[in-house]
Amino acid sequence: MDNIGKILVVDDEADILEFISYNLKKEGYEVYTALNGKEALPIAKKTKPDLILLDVMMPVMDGIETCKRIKADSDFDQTYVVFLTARSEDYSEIEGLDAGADDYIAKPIKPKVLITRLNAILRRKIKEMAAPSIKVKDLFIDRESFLIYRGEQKIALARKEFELLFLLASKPGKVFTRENILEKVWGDEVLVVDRTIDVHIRKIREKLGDEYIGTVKGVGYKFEV
Amino acid sequence: MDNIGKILVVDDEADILEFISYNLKKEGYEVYTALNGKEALPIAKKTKPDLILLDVMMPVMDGIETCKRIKADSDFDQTYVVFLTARSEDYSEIEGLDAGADDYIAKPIKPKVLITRLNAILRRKIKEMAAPSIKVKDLFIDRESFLIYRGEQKIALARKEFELLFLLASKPGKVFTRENILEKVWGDEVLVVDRTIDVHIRKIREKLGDEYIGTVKGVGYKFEV
DNA sequence: ATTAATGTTATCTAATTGTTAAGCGGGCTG
DNA sequence: CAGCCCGCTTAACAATTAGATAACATTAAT
Repeated sequence: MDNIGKILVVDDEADILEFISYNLKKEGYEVYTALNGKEALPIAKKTKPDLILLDVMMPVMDGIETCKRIKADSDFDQTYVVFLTARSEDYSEIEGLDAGADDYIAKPIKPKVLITRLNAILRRKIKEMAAPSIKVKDLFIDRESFLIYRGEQKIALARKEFELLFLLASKPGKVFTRENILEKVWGDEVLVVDRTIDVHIRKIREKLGDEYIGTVKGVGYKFEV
Repeated sequence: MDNIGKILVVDDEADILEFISYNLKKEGYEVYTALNGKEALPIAKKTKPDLILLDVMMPVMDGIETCKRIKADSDFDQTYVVFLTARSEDYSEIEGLDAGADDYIAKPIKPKVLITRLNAILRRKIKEMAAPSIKVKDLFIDRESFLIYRGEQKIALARKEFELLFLLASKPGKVFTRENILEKVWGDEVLVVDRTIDVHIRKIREKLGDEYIGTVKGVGYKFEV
């Protein structure tokens, strides 16, 4: 299991803390914990987590206050904050998002849901931080503009087409299985038939030519080198 | 039949334990047993099994708790956990998978089903852990790209051909019987005549030359060293 | 020399992928 | 708000190719 990121979990109930911590570790995350906001800040400073999971209702320093302080600190520009809120207190949802939280998850927590959401959030983050452009063969694949440059020629791809090409081009020569592609381009909550990929491949080939994407029958697709 | 792996079986009913144990040993597995979770942990620590077969309902320490402890221990990152669950208690199926189990098998246990499932699981494991590429003689056999490199030359094999060559090359000099090959390349649900292998061998030789794969008449094939 | 095992070729089928077209829904513009 | 455009998905059909088998040829062992 690959190490995808660091997460700081903050909750005043020790058993919930352990429960979440256990599930995240299982998933391959590096997990830190704190029992309240006051405790959390210095830990966050030191460990620079990718994401902070923050209970709203806490003694000493509640989640909203903590979130505001975190968001005010430029050290944490790259840090996502996700609130844990009891289902009833939906008001805090709004207030929380006002405080700068990037998302929220309702208690009671189901491991599958938790993992799925966090994976999605962090995948988004990783994507944002990923190299903004790739140069392969005669192509310049540019995230900034979502355009493919071939010499002077500019070629526009639709978002999914772009993401798919970007993925393949990120490791030229490597074969990506359909499973692989669905997971990385579509995400966990995949609700598409894998044949959809074929159609996107077709459109990319139509726009760029057949020489870039190769088929490995029974396995998947790859960027030809 | 070659020794494919170590399995720890945990169940509180001695006769079930013996029944499973007997069937697994017959299949060539190295089998350890324990009567409950508490007993199982130290044994697991010592023997480092490839797979743990865990009854859910047990006194002293039940399967779910045991599973959680196992999964929390980084010593067992490479260990699969499979639950044994009574058919009625399907709820535990979900809970069990939440606890980190990799699969589950419903009681009552049929030996054939058990063996088939475990073989499948362990084969998957072995494949995942397998080196992604092999260098032998003047060949570089690369799973990433599904290509064979000979110097600058790239040679493409069909999937089955590739898998077959990969298998032989994974242990140069070792003779693989047809049985062996069918099991590893085709899987358990083999519904092919073993002469099919000959044809694939032929195609590989055609593409790479005759010097790589040797025939041991009456036994099988091997990668020549 | 006889026989069993393997090599080789050709053919068929089933699985996989390519391709086209149609439907749906969101967002934008007038 | 209506109407249109566009991106995404799926379904349906076509094309392709990997894979399986049978049939016949050849080889090696006793």
